[in-house]
Amino acid sequence: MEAVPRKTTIREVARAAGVGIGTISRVLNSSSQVSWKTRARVLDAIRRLGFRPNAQARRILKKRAEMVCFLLSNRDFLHPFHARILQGVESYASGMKQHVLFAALHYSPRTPPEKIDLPPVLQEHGLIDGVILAGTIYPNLLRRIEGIQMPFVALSNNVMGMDDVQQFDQVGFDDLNGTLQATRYLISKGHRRIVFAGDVSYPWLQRRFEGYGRGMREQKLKPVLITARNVPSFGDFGQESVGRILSGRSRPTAVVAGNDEIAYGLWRALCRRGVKVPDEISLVGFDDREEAVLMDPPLSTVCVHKEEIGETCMKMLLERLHHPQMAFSQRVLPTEFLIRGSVRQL
Amino acid sequence: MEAVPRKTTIREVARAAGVGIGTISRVLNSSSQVSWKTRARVLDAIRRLGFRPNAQARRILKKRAEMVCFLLSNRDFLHPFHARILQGVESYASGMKQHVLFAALHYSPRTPPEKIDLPPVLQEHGLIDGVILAGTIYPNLLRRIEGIQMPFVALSNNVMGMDDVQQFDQVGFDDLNGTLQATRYLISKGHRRIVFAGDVSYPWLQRRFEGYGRGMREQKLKPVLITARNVPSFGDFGQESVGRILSGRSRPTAVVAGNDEIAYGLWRALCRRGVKVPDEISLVGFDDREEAVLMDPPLSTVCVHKEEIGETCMKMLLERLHHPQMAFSQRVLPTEFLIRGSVRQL
DNA sequence: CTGAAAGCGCTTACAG
DNA sequence: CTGAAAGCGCTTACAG
Repeated sequence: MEAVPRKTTIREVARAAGVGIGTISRVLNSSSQVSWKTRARVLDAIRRLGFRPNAQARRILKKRAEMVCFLLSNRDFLHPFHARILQGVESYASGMKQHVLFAALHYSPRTPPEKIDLPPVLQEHGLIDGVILAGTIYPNLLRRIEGIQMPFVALSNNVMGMDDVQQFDQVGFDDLNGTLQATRYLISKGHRRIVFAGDVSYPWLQRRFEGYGRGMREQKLKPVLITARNVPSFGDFGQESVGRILSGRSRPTAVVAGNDEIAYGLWRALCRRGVKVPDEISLVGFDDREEAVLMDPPLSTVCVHKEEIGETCMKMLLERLHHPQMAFSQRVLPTEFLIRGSVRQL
Repeated sequence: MEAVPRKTTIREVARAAGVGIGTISRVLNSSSQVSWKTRARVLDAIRRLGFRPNAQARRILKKRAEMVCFLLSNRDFLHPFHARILQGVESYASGMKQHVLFAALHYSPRTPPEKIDLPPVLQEHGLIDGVILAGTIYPNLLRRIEGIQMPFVALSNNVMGMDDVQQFDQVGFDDLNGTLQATRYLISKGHRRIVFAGDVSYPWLQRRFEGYGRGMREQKLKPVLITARNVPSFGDFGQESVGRILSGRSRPTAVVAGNDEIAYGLWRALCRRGVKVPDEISLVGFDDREEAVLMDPPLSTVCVHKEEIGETCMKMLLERLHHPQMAFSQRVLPTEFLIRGSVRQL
């Protein structure tokens, strides 16, 4: 660990070891065979000089950056959901000797594709091999990324406005089956009057509503949607909709919330009104945010394996890079309903 | 947005525009003056061919990667705390045309420095210009990073086992003043019997305890520490210590928790025993995690400006890169006590 | 097995 | 203002 001038170059190592620069490169890449003796001399010189090869130079020849970009779009914060996906991406990437660059982007769905001001890393080329699109994805961003010929994988659950065939690689999780499981569970616990709370203008909440609806219809029960638009946050949505939930002729015994935030909003508003969870009303959420276990009682919710999603994105992107002509693939990862304390047996 | 073979090179653009490659480079870097006419021809050729310069090649000449690494050490998850710091780093970086690479590392404090297996990005050189150390930082990691001559800035709040002079750049926040403010607030609300709950074998909890102690002594009050070691999680710590808090001869009227997690643990355990917050006991936390506002009543806590910490880290690292000989600096960002509903006026 | 040379895609003095 | 050349730090055929 001696002090080492960082600019040590392969040429200096070659001189110190008394060999040609090609030989240094060969032992570095352990590609072709180098004699035992020479290799030892070279290794020794490398250690003595504290030589670390310049990655840029290698990459320019390899035509591979060995780096991908995790692009988070239209998010004010790196929320735990995406943070853990990023972590899954990094985890798989590092195993494959790939690097992960984190970048953020804010854009409007109405900007023409070619006008979207991508982060510099996507404007140059050679820096990254591909990109993982996270956050909210509108068609214009997709067009833009295709326009620069950049291989990509999209996190499909937040793709907006593309109901038809989707000609790109994507990884998602099973919204519909998540609420289906949750609804079946509620029914198995004796619940009949169950409502769904969520703003279904979001495609993912729409899918969750459909899963709930399917569960209800299986048992000849009537789905009821509590929705609203233009509410500032999901938490407020929960607080605002509680009135309508409680005011019906026959009050529901359970609520399927479109996500955990809505569930929290509901839960707090219920507390305020002195309505006890789960004694008087049962509640389930979706996402399994960290807070879910902090609630009292802990929230029963649908679990999404975030790390696995990240890993799958990275894996799929790598496959795409190695087989550019391969057919596009869509993977939907399973979701899992977690039974905790917020549902009561009737 | 025509389909463009990504391998378009500066030489092809030069040919298309009928100029030398040096001229292309000049308009790209808008460095020296190029005639109006030539510049237009070149720009046109660039657009027609969809040319995007190869970043690696430029960097190799500039001797600057324009990229830094955010290295998260010894963390199983990218928690919201570090996620928001990362976001602050990225935000400042992108404004300065720098890129941010995310990497994770797991190491033991007992591994000799030279044996620490750094992520590849730190083993090669040229890929990044510097590193921001986040997560838990032991002296051996510091030695290792110094050993490879890599400029760095450390998030100082999680630095372990270095009480003396610290010869490196660091950014932190004011643990001590945070609990000092919180304690003064409690006292101003009429509280006298206030205890501190936290495992002070962590340096940061020790500092928070000191801030609390100072606040108590200012008013000739006696600091009381509720501590324990080897508890699996901070949440469990809260649950376990509630018994000792309630069992004393004179029950305290308020608790300063070492962090929000401990506060949640306490709060839930108090709920279980039917002790109401804040009616029967007041509670304050530290960190201002997202959940703090979800509690009922919302938790009064010490706020740490995470984005600002990230921005400051990035800024300081950039200064270091531009002035390698500059004296090391330590910056401590202020913390702020947030008054919410978990404290009662006595 | 190994050296010398050509070349990756750029930037930057050096001449005009 | 601009072209031709040298060079950044590597890798990889090409010869021996």
